[in-house]
Amino acid sequence: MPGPAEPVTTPSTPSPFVPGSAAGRDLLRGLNVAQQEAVTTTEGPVIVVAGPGSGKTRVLTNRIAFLVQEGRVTADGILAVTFTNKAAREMRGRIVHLLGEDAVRGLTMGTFHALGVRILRENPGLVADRLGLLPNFLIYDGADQIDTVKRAITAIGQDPKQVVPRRMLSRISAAKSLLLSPSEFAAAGETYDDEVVARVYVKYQSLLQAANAVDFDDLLGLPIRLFDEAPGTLARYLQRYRYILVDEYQDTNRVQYVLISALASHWRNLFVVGDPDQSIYGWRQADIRNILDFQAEFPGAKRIDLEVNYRSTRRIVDVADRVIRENTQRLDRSLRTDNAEGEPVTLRELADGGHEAQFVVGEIRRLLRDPKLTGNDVAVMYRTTAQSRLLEQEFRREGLPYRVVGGVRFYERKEVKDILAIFRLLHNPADTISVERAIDALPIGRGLGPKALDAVREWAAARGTTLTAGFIDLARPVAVDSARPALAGTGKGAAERFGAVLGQLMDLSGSVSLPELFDAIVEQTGYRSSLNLDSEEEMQRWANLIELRSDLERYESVSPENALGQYLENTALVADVDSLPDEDGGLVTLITLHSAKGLEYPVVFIVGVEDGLLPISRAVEMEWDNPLALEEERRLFYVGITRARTLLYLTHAATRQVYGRYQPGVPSRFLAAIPASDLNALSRATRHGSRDRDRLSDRVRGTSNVTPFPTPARADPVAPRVTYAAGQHVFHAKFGEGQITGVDDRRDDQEIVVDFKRHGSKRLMASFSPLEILPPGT
DNA sequence: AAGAGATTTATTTTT
DNA sequence: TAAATCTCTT
Repeated sequence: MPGPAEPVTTPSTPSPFVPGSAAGRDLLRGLNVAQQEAVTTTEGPVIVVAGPGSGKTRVLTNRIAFLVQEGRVTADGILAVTFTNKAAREMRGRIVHLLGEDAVRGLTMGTFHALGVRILRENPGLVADRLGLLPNFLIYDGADQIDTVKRAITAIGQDPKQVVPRRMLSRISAAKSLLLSPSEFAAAGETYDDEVVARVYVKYQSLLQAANAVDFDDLLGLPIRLFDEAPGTLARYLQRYRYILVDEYQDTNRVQYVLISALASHWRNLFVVGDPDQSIYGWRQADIRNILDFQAEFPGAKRIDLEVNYRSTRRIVDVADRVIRENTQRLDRSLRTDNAEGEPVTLRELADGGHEAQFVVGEIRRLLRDPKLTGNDVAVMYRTTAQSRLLEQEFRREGLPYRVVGGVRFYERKEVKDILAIFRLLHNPADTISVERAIDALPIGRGLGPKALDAVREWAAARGTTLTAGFIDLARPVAVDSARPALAGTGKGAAERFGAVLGQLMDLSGSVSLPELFDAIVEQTGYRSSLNLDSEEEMQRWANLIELRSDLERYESVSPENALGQYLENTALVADVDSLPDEDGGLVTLITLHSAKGLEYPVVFIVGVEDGLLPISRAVEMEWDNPLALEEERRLFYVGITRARTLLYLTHAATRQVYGRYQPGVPSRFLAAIPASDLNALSRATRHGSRDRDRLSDRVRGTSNVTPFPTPARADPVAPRVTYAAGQHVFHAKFGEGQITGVDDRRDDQEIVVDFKRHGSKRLMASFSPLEILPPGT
């Protein structure tokens, strides 16, 4: 069994890009000609089209180091934009390693959104004055946005059940990505639907404004507005950032383009790296034209292609290339590698999702017997977050340690959001959403129903205070004025209790440390005592909150009045991948294909390679009017394939449960492009896929040349797990078609009885039999 | 206002 | 299937 791929050293060709300093020359060591050119072409716009595994991160880091080393600029004159915070952290680390801590000081490196907040935070006066945002503004995450949209829909007199909030939000987000204000959007609307969206958008924006909050899109759009309203601001940034670098440029959208080209407009030293074939965020308005039209937008721009893959085996590169070649929307470019051929890609069909999970876990078990390999080296990737459930179950059942990346972020877990709601309203009392959340979710809100809430809301509005302040004042022994809200009975007591707690916590915040504030919150809201510690689920919740608390301890060095704001900012902008440590106790990574972008693993499993899942059914349905949707799905598959260094497994299931119903699973159409010679297949896909001669001949050779695993099964007691079930139709290399009539589970294997059409009933050991599962009804 | 019980709805992907 | 939402009762 091959271990992780050996690091590949590039042949060092004499370079035409010889820098002045010896140190600068060091930064070019081990780079190929194209990479060197990318590092040393410091002036003017440059676009680097970088295939997967072509060393673009190295190019980016070495280029930044090179700029500083050659004395073109000090680090504070450089702006580098990455796709995730994790990527930013890692690149910074590598540059520190190259140049030392001092030389890197002042370097601006982070995501677009982090850059946006930074600009807004650096100009509190103008932001308040021109944009109407107070310095304690909050960043709303996805769930907050949905809540806000729902309220907006209700507010304009529509029913959130008919006007789907999700869809409204994505329309609004799309509008913002095109820099359309609510009024501009309204003016451009054509259909009745557009009109509804426009009205929701208007309301949504005013709710955000009232809550002194911004959403993710605003973080990009507002800096641009700030530049428009106060041109001096832009001038300061123009002066500061002489060199700008952008990673993952294929996934930028219109606003990001506008923002970055504004910032680059003076020096024009804009260096972007991307790969149109890895553009997978079209649904987030990423515009592939940004990369395709770069040279037209920035005349004189130089294009450099990185086409040599140093990451994967030749077979993996070949499979990836065959798959992506089916797309029409792409730059003409190839991907090649000098790496070893490697093992064939394993393609496996399993009976259903459960068996798929068993196969994956069993196979990982087997691979991990190689001491050179640890769980860290293995990733299981899937299209939808829901697919992780079955896998997790199986990992747990088998006691194999894992971690899940993508899907619900830590800070979006219910219990975390519930407690954070208090933190948030303490920091920004205008955040009505958080007040309501706290009332709904925490014990302190018991007895405080919609009626009482409305009464306090009206009272606060009449007095011109926030809802939060309303509650707090309500609980004060001496009424601020004689008019009291129309409260009675249960509601009255509950509202006063709630207000009293908020008041006490408000007094604490800003004077005590965050962990202390946390303790006070879980105590006084009654959350702590409401936990049933016998329930495993609630224990897990509490464990998450303890994690949150230890998070807070990191802010103890920050002054109490700033700590809360800083903390909340960090919770808003971290992605799940950001907290992914490189080495962590041998945990296998379960990750969505989207989150896997930019990562690499020696061993990769891609599960659910089925029509309806990959490509996702939505894209398949859209096919007739938007074939491009399918191309994005194919790119997603391509991204997954190219994450693998040494071993790649693709699996799909014959049947899969969707909404609790079994549905037949059809092998992904994308598989048809993969030549059989690169495959080690036990799957229908190779038969139905294509009429290609190569693949047909493979079919004629039958399944006898096919082994279920790269290593012999007989020496392996773990290999085949329960895979077959009575009633399934199977195909045997020697005996032909038949139906399973009986299954006996053995320790690590199955003994099955098959009634063959032509050879009658046979008793077989599953692991030794070249069997293929046929679709039901064959 | 809260909880039990019925029902209905949903799966892309994320900063 | 499981989570979210609705309805009805107390």
